[in-house]
Amino acid sequence: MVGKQRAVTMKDVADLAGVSRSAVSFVLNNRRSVALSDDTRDRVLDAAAQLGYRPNAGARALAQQRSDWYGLVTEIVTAPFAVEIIKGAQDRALLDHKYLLIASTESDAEAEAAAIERFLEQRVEGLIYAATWHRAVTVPEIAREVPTVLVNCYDAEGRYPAVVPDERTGGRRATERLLAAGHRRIGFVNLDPDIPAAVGRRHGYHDALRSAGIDIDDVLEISGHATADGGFTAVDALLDLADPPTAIFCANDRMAMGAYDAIKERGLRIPHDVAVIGFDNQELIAAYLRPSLTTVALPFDEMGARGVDILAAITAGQSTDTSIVTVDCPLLERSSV
Amino acid sequence: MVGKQRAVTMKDVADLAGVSRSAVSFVLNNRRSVALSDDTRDRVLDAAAQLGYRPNAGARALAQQRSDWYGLVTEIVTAPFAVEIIKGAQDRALLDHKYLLIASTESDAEAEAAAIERFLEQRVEGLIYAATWHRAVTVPEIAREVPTVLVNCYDAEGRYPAVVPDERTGGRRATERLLAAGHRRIGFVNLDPDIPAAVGRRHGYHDALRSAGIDIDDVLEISGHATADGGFTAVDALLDLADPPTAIFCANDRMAMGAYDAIKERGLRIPHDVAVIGFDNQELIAAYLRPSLTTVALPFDEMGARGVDILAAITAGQSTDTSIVTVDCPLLERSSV
DNA sequence: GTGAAAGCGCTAACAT
DNA sequence: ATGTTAGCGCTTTCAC
Repeated sequence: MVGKQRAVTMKDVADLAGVSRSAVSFVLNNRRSVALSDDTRDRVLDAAAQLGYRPNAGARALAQQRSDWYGLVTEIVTAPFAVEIIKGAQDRALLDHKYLLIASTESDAEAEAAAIERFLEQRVEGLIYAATWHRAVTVPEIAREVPTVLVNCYDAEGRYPAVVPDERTGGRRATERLLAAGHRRIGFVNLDPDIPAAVGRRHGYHDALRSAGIDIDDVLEISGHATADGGFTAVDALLDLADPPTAIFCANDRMAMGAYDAIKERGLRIPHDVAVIGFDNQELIAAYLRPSLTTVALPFDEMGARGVDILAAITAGQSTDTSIVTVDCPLLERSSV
Repeated sequence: MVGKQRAVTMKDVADLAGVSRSAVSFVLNNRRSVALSDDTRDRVLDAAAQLGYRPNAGARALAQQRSDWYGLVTEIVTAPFAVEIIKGAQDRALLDHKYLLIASTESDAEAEAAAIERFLEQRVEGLIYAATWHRAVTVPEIAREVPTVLVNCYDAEGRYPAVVPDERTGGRRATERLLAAGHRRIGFVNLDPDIPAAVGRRHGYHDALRSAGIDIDDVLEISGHATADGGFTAVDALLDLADPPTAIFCANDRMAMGAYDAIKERGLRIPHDVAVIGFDNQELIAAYLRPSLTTVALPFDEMGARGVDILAAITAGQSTDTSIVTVDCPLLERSSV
């Protein structure tokens, strides 16, 4: 690092250029409202370049009463999903020259409130409250002091706008892919049946079967622990059926990972003997399984971006409704169907 | 959100409490240098609470000429590893009441420089430049304007302090675990032999064998593409050997994932017939493989924390050396050995 | 067209 | 012990 010389300020630039500070401000911010001579303009620009002037964002924020920041609160930054939301939100925010302050809280209400408090002290212009799995959440009351949007979760009382994945269409899409491959007997390994993901994906599964004129057979539906072991056990049971499925829709990729083992241990081949489709598109699993896993992607980055869209609309005074926006879950074709 | 009433300022508190702004500042910041009567103190505190006063962090930073921020630049925020570094750094920074500004750049030099420029405009007190895989990097020159530390990477010319994993000890540890289980013929599936991870892990593998008095057999070492497929192919070759290994050390978990398939397809069992050990501890893989994978963890969170340690020391003027710090890679026992 | 001056909210040296 | 005051770096109105 170079020594800690006093930073160059706008005054230094003004002095060197032989103009007033306001002139410098106008030039540097391209304020067209005031007309300045090209000569002045050039002198200022030259002076700034020569001194290596760098604006002080904090001072500007103070003067403008506008921080250009949004705060993003999420549980466990280390969850693979949270990161995609962050990325999507960050890229979208950048378009508006807004930046993201990020706080990770281990889903501890107190830590969350503290993080939000800190954000408010930084005068963030809006708050994104993101969850790592789709569900109803309780947002700390303090969040109401600033525009807030929920991502991958929603307020049970509908007090905040929210962005969530379209689980149902995703479930339908997965099932339809299996149907398109000629399967008529399709097993479904679901998550804990109470969570929104399970409810939605199951609806989608039913939608697709119904559209295809296939009767729903309860025997083919089974819930398991949302892990590889859970998937293994569930699929093992499914394959033990008198009339076993020829294709299996696993409600998440981790369970699909277990499904692979159950299928392979019987000497069956994927997708030749049994086709498998997952949900979530957990890169690390889906892309590296052998064969690679066809799955439905959760649109985290897009949800993050949509969250910022909403925040931008609210702060611009264009929107104030708190409805829940749904984002499409695209199918990712790989080699397991 | 509640309406946009003008924020309460310190002056409001002072007026309500009937004291000067400086008195409020002293009370709220617990400045003991100036003695104030308990009465004043209480009045201020009451007034602040009553008005719901919230300090303006930006204004304070401006006045104090201290932002309390570090900037963290890293490629691809969506990489599973980057996130752990962020978490570790964030938690450590919080201890000093410092916060992290995070920028994700898709390892594009221009975007990196732009991100750093933004950080400098925010007057960050230090910079953490983190990589998602251990290697030599070229940091944008602009970073030299502020204390900078590299995490999970290093400057080829040693101009910046750096924190990297102790790959060698990690490799030794993995191999020793296999030796402890009684194996004498241990295969090694390495990464691209030129990268620091490969060099270090291989050294460790040799160290352990040598200490155990086992001759190094080149036939047992093989490099593969760092994917599940690469692991599959490599292990397949290893198992085809006339005198095949009874244990395999895979230089990363993704390759171990492929190794599992290669082993299982031959009807062999893990760890009974062939033991497997990985490296990286990619949760999603290692914990969910069947059997779960024993592996060596990359200490990302600790590296992040150490990075902040160094930054704190530099800004406190206590340190100025640019040596490379090495962090231990612990063994994580699961069920594959 | 240009520049003086009054803030933005807070801190801290200095007086009282 | 308490209050006054001069900044911190930048923006923006308004008079010239």
